[in-house]
Amino acid sequence: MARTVKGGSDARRERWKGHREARRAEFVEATIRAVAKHGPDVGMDEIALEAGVSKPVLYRHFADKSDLYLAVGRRGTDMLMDRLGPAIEQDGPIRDRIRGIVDAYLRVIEENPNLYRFVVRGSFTDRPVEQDVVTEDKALIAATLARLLGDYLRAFDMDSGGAEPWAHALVGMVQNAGDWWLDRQSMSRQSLSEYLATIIWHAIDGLLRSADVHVDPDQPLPGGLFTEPTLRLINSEEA
Amino acid sequence: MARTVKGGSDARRERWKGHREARRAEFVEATIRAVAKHGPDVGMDEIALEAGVSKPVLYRHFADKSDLYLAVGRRGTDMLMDRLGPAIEQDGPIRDRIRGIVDAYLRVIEENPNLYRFVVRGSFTDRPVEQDVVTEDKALIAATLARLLGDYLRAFDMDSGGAEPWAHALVGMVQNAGDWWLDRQSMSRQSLSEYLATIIWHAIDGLLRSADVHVDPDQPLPGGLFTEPTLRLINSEEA
DNA sequence: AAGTAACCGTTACCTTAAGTAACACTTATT
DNA sequence: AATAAGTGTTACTTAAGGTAACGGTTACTT
Repeated sequence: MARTVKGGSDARRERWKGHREARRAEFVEATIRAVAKHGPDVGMDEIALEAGVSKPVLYRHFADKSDLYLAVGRRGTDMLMDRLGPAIEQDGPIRDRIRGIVDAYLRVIEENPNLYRFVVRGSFTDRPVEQDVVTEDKALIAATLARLLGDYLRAFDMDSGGAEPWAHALVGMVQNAGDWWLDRQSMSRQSLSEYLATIIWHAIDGLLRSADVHVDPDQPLPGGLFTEPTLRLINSEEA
Repeated sequence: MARTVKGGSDARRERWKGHREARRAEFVEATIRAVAKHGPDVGMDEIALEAGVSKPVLYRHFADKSDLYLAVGRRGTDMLMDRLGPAIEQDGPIRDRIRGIVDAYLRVIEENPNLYRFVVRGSFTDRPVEQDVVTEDKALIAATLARLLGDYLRAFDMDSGGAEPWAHALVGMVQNAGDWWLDRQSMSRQSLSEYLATIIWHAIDGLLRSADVHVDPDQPLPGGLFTEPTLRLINSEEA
């Protein structure tokens, strides 16, 4: 009986699993190259050409344009998180760590300005909001920061209601300052990191002071705070 | 001689000046309605239909889609600046004024969420960056804040090099927190304003403290600072 | 060895939405 | 009366995303 089709684990079906992934990655790379060449408004034809295939091949691997762009975005996410993760987990004086995190972010966008602009500015009109990589990333980072801040505040018996808005505020702050800097690089990356770290530190310090907690910015934090597992990037469950 | 054509001030040419403006405004309104109805991906046909005309009429008043959207954006700019201007110029304790400015912004996006999302998210892929209303607005507000902050810092003989990045940081901060809040309104506008004002105040206060300047957040500023003409929104020269 | 499930790849087409051409009518100024 | 502005229409062109239909290759299954 030809019952092989239904449900059976035909090896022919599995055979390609890895390959498909590799191919997608290959097309994502091609897209990035195409964007570098033709600017952010590349067409699918040009991307296909750059990849050395014709359009339908592309469409076998990506449902549509946004799907491809989404993959490009995720690729950017990976690059970002690979840098941000370690920067967040690093120990040392709190002031330096803030600067380290900010600087890690700025380094990523400095090294990939085209990709960055493409992913951020190109954010797809047609996809539902939850499928927007930039929104996703910001939400992920903000959630991590919110948890961090919240724990921090609660450890000092302070109201932690502000943790979430503050986290989003911090994310927006760094992003927007980064955008501005990327467009007209009128100061060194180090200076900007320093300036941003300064203002962030003052904000945090101010919150603590208002509860009469005094922290030395140049000393590592006591009691394992800021180095707990919660500080790692919270895993978002994705399909 | 039929020399009336060239350069002469034929009244027939002037006759419509006002009318054209009115018509553009009318179409901008129609676009906003159409967006409310059909979501941010409206087509020109639908917009034309909503305006009660057919497409070519639209194209007599707007060079292309982005031109129309740009006009919609500027309309948003006006609404925003109308609120932000007075909020910035208001006097009173500095802490309250910060909250007032933030709250003015939040009120605008709260009252026009659809328009806001359309203008911000829809930001045109095809126009050059300088024609992006959102970027323009943010730059304008940031420039105003930068000048404000710079004057402030210089008045206390402090390094004012951070004024510009800080200004952009503040703008991004409020915008991003606002976006987050708009999507899931998990707290009252007042609470958010308060939280944001708190962190901003702490940031500023921290900067001043680091130069041994102590300011009472609940007292009006001395010496006319923060109420000078520079505080008004800087005029951007537009074509 | 034959069949087949997955892929590779192409050309030529469909569809949608932005934008335009060509045409006819209105109104107040010259 | 001529004309410069504007009003408006239908029917078209164009560009870009996306698809249909075709044929070939590889290696697992029977």
